[in-house]
Amino acid sequence: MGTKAGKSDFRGLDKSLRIQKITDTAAELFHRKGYRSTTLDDVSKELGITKAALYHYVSSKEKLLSRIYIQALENIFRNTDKIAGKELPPDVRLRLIIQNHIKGIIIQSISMFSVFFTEENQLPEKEFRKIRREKRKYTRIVEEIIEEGISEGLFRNADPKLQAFAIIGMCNWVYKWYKPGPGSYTPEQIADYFVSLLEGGYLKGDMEGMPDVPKSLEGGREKTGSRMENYQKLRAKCTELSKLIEEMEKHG
Amino acid sequence: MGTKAGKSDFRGLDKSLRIQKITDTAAELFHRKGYRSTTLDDVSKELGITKAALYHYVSSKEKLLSRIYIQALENIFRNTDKIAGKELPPDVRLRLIIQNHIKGIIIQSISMFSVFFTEENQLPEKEFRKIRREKRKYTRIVEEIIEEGISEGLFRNADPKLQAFAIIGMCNWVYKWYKPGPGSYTPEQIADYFVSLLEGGYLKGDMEGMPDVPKSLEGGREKTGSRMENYQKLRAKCTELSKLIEEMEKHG
DNA sequence: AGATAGTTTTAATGACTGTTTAGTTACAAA
DNA sequence: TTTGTAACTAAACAGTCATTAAAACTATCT
Repeated sequence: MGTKAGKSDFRGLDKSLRIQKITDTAAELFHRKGYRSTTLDDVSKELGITKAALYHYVSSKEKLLSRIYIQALENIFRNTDKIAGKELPPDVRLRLIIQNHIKGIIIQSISMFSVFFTEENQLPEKEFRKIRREKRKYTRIVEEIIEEGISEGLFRNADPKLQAFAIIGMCNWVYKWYKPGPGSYTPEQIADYFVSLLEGGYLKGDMEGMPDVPKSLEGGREKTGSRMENYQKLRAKCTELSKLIEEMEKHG
Repeated sequence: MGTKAGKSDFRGLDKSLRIQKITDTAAELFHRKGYRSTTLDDVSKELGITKAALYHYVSSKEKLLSRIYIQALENIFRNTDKIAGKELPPDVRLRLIIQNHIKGIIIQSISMFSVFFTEENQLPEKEFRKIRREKRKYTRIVEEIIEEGISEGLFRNADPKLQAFAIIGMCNWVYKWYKPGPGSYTPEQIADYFVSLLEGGYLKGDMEGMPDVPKSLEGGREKTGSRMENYQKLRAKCTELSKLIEEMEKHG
């Protein structure tokens, strides 16, 4: 039954590592069966110890859930603050945030975030509020980058918060369908494609200046390449024209 | 406590309507407290009847959950098949699908879909599989539209399934943050903006031919209106030019 | 009024499970 | 060896809750 890592695995670990192991297997089980449907017997059995032994490490089931949430928050902000503080143009920063969100946060620990997203209502009121605050903080970071992007004229003009919700939602949802392993999408493929979609959309408008669709994801029917150069030049002219219009529009 | 609609409300309804009422309040409570943490006493109290009375309408708590899932599926496919079958270009059809997904499916019944997305692992194996099959069917519909869009040269060339995941994820996530009421975003705003973001991206590349950001969502600095007509004409010319290029590109 | 079917209630039942208690084992320091 | 502490176990406790059984109520029809 399960990955019964066995006593051998669990014992012979530093105390802090044991607690970590407990938290991890709990997260895994909560993910699979749900917090409320997972008994402490389930958890202890998976670890190869008794239910009562758990109480030497964690004071209650609820506390165990809290621990998962705390770790999730740590994971979320580990790199995010660093990225957001960088001296880079908003578009680059947003790209990094998105890539990190997918590769560094969600995919890094799927079951932890599955719990994070689905068991909020099991938290005590106080804890719940704290989590909500932190989530808002993250949204706000994304929002601010978008605001900068808009005021610098890099991003199209739209409601920043709504845009943040949209982006974050697309990335979060990955936990619902991502399955690792060969034959599946790699985290890089997913992140690269999501960035390209979010930056440039799925419609084939003008491509110049538009982010590339990662080559690994393009379909069969490919452009002939060299023969297209004329079209590209023509299109470039159009772009310049449009940019000009924008300029004129801005400066009266 | 709660919207104790009271006996008056519940009794004096056709049998089928009563069952519906039960299902709805159950969905609402499951949404708020989670399926496993919601007792049948909670449900019956909210309805103003006894727990035992519920068993005249629903044979078990699990069956109640099933009912919610069945209705969710009905809601999902109600309009979707119709839209997907229409004789319209892929970009228009996809736009309709997205709008329907947000306005006609998710926002239409938030708590139902909150349950739908979070309580899957509480379903019996057989039911679970069925739900998964149906969800795949929906994804497949979106995927197919995207495939058409790509082969008609309307969409950029990218992996259709990944694209479907991205779009669907962005839309589904709405259930996590949407709150109705004044001062919030209207379903129309959300749907329009999501479409615009998905079609054209957030980067300000060339705008011609690109979908508009819904006016209601643009920031403060607004165009002067009538004096802009010249720019609009100019831009229109550019668009025509681009369209022409596309044409040329397609027909050698 | 009496009967019938549909509806609701009261009061168990029985299983489950988080938590506690009292004790046992392992092992390192004295 | 003794002793002390941390790690663990077995067993019981106590509360919760889905489900059922049996009785009673209500309305409609005869």
